[in-house]
Formats: sequence, structure tokens, C-alpha cells
Amino acid sequence: MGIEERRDRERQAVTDSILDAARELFLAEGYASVSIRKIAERIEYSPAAIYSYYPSKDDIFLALAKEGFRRLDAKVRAAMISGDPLENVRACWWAFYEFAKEQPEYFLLMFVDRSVPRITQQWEGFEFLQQMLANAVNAIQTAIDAGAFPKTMSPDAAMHMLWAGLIGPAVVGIRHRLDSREDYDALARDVLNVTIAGLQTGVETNFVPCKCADPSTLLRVIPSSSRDEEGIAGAPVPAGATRHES
Amino acid sequence: MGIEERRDRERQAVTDSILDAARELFLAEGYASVSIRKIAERIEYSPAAIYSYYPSKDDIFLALAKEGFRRLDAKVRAAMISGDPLENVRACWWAFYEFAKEQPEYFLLMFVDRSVPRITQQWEGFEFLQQMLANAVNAIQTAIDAGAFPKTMSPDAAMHMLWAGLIGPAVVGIRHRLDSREDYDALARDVLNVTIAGLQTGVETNFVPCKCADPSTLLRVIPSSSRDEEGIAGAPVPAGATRHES
DNA sequence: TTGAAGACTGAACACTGTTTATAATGACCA
DNA sequence: TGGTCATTATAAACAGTGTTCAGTCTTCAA
Repeated sequence: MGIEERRDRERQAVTDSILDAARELFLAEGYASVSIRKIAERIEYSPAAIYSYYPSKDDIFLALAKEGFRRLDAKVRAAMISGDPLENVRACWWAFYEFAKEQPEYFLLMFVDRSVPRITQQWEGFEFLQQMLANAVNAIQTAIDAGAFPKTMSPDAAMHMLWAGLIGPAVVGIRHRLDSREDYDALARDVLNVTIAGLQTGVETNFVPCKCADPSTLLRVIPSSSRDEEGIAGAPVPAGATRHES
Repeated sequence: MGIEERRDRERQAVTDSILDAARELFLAEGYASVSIRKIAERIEYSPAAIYSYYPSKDDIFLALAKEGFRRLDAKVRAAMISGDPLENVRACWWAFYEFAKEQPEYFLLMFVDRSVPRITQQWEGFEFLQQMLANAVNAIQTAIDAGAFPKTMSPDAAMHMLWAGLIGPAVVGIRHRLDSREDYDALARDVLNVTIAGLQTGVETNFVPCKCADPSTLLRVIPSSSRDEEGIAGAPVPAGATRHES
């Protein structure tokens, strides 16, 4: 009965090599330059062979996104070692920014790109994300308990604000929207510090996070069926556009 | 000598119709679904004809990006009508968020996408951006003078922080990363309020903006030659990637 | 030895941005 | 009026993309 095991092993080896090739191309040349044909050439198979291992190109990148979330999780965990609760919070979100900085392709794929893979097996293998987000909330709660934040502050809302607030500086950095190369880190650190300082003031907030009780939706991957339906809910796209200049 | 004028007029009409078609496709179906062939079909010309009006597809989208910046400028100007200096600042950046919400395709093209057009005529026609950014800085300076912010605060740094900080909530909203549709606005408003509150505390900042004295670089369009060179400066991409899970 | 299952490929389909040779149009000058 | 010439538009092709499918080839079980 070792034949089936061997076949499974061989199949797994090809599956891995596809992901290896995709990751190499993806990290070296960016999402846009990865094609099924290039992956196929790299692993010395025909393009069609890829499709007996992954249903579509999207699924290859969904697998890579899963890798990305595991890497982010590992980085954030490693960063949260400080004894001081507030410094722990700062370290947690600085690790998030550093992840974006060190692994921009993963970051863009996970949080920004419109070319996000479709979910085939919904959240299968992504369960660890809930723990990851719970850890972040716990770090904030610990800081609240230690008196670093107002008792009235919602740790969930604070988590969302820090998370959303840092995406901007990360994108600005990745897209080279500033002149001086050293400024990216300073801007990100300032945004982080100002946000923390703002939260400490106890300013009233209105955001009620995760009404569905599933925090993992925060990192939801958009189904391809609605992938091109851009636009924030309730924001109509104007039918007639105004005149453009020469 | 009216022949040349007529020809110019005809040429301009075709140029306009190309941009009109591109804008319609672009707003209705998203960046990804716009192709030269679709534009050509819409204006009843051959695909190759487009290339005698625009050197490449990128240049069509550069023209659209210019439109986007003009729209943003108009929206921000219209929002800054409050008598109260602090409310004026709030309104200015809320208008920025609302622009992202109402014109997500423009916003993504201008600030987020990796598929950003190449510059052919560097900054030609984009000069108004400097005035736009100067207006934003002035609004903050006015609030400082009115005592709404600490005298020690850099209006330039504050502008960058507000701008970068709000990109995140906008992206989160456009990418539908939250469950409840109403939460996007609340999160964005909270990030704005918390950032303003944080700035008011006078927390020390390190970001020194615009060393080159040209604020327009903040909104720089990335040349296509380096478009796929992702990564924040100084952040090496690891050569060997670690093992992925099953 | 036969049959079935699985893996793999070549070729095709329907797209994409872009280039090039060619044809057509229309304005100018003799 | 007829010829020249630049502009303009096109058909066709090139090189690329994701994906599908008929068919082949290998491998194992009966």
C-alpha cells in the first residue's frame, strides 16, 4: 500500500515546486510579472499541467497569501516581548509596518492589491488569523489594564485604528511617494506615535468593530466575482464625468 | 489658414473621445477591464489609431490621473469653508477620504495602484498640485495660529501624517475589508479624530518633510522603468524563502 | 494481458499591449 | 486640373496573457 503514499508524495513535490517557482518570481519581479507560463517553464512542465495542481492562478496566490499571513504572525509574535504593556503595543504595530517594508509583495497581496485571489475553500487554513487578531486585542487590553490607555477605550476599535492607520504610511513607502528614503520610517513611526497619543487622550470614537463576532473578516480576501466592484458601500459612481483639460 | 485650426479641432475631438471612452470604462468596470481594443471599439476606430493620439496606454491613464487630482483639488477647496480653523482642517481631510470613497478608481490610480502610468512630460500640467498642498499646509498653520495645535508642531509633518494616515481607512473601505458597510466611515472618522487629538498633545515627531522643497513629489507618479521595483528603500527582499505549509 | 485511472502535453481559444507595412484621405503647388 | 506629399487610419502580425480540451503516455490492479 506504499504506492498511493509515493504518488501523494510526488504530487506534493510538484505542488510545492509550483509554489516555490511562483514565490521566487513574485518576490523577485512583483506580482504583475508572474505568469502561469513562466512558472511552468521554471518547473519544466507545460502550462496546462499547472491546472491539475491549482484550479487557477488566483489559487496559487491565495496559497502565497496564506504564507504571508503566517510570516506576519511570526513577526508580530516575535516583536511582542517587551515587559512594558504600552511598548508591547507599539512593537506589535511597528512589526506590522516592518513586515510591509520587508515583504512588500506579500503585504500588497494581503492588504492592498485589487488582484486578490478568490476564495475556493473559504478560510480553510486561515484559522490562525483569529488568534493573531485576538493577540493584538489582548496586548491593547493589557495596556489599558496597566493604565496606559483610558479605561473607556475599546481595544477592538483601537486595534482597527492602528491597523488601518499604518496601512497608509506602508503604502506611501512601498510606492515611493516621498523623496528622501529615510523619511518613510519616520513618517510611519510618527503616525504610530500620534495615533497612540490620540488614543490616550480618550477622544470619543464611533467605530464598532466586528459586529459579526468573527474578527478574521478584517483580513477578508475578496471573492473574484466581486473583485472589480470597486467603491466603498453607498458611494455612487457618477454617471457623467466633467470635462477634462487639454 | 483655417484648415490647420480645423484639423487641430478634429484631432482634439478624437483625443477627447479616447479619454471619454477610457473614463467611462474605467469608472464603470475598473482599471483592469479597460483595454485599448475596448476603447477603440467604443470610439469606432482601430486599436492602432489610438497610438497616434497617445504613445501608450499608460499615458491615457496619466491624463485620467490628472483629472483625478483636479477633482480632488476641487472637492478639498469646496470643503474648506468653515470659519473655525480646526474644523477646516478636519473638513479638508474628510474631503480627502470622501474623494477616495466616491471616486475609488481615481483614488487607487492616484495613490495606491502599482499600475501607475509612466511620466512622459514630467509634471507638465500638474503644477496646481503644489498650490493644493500649500493650501492644506496653510489650513494647518492657521489652526496652529488659532491655538488649536501646539506652536511647536510642524504643519508640513502634520499634513503628511493626516494624508498618510487616511489612506489606510480609504483602502480598507475600497477593498471591503470590514463586515458592516456603515463601519468604513466611522473608522475613517475615528482615525482622523484620533490623529488630530494626537497632534494636539504635542507628541514629538521625527518626520522632516520635503527636503527637496518641492511638495508635489508627495504625489509623485512612479516612472514605469522602476514600477515593478517594489519594496521600501533599505528593505532587502530575502533571497531564500522559508518553507510553506501544505 | 487487459482495462482503467492519472498525469502530462500540444494545440487551440480568447484575450492583452504594441508595431509595422500599407492604403486612403485631403491639402498644397505647378 | 493633375501631381505630390504629409497626415491618418487600418489590417495584420508579434509577443504575451489565463485557460480549456482532446489525446497520449505511464502506471498500477485485476
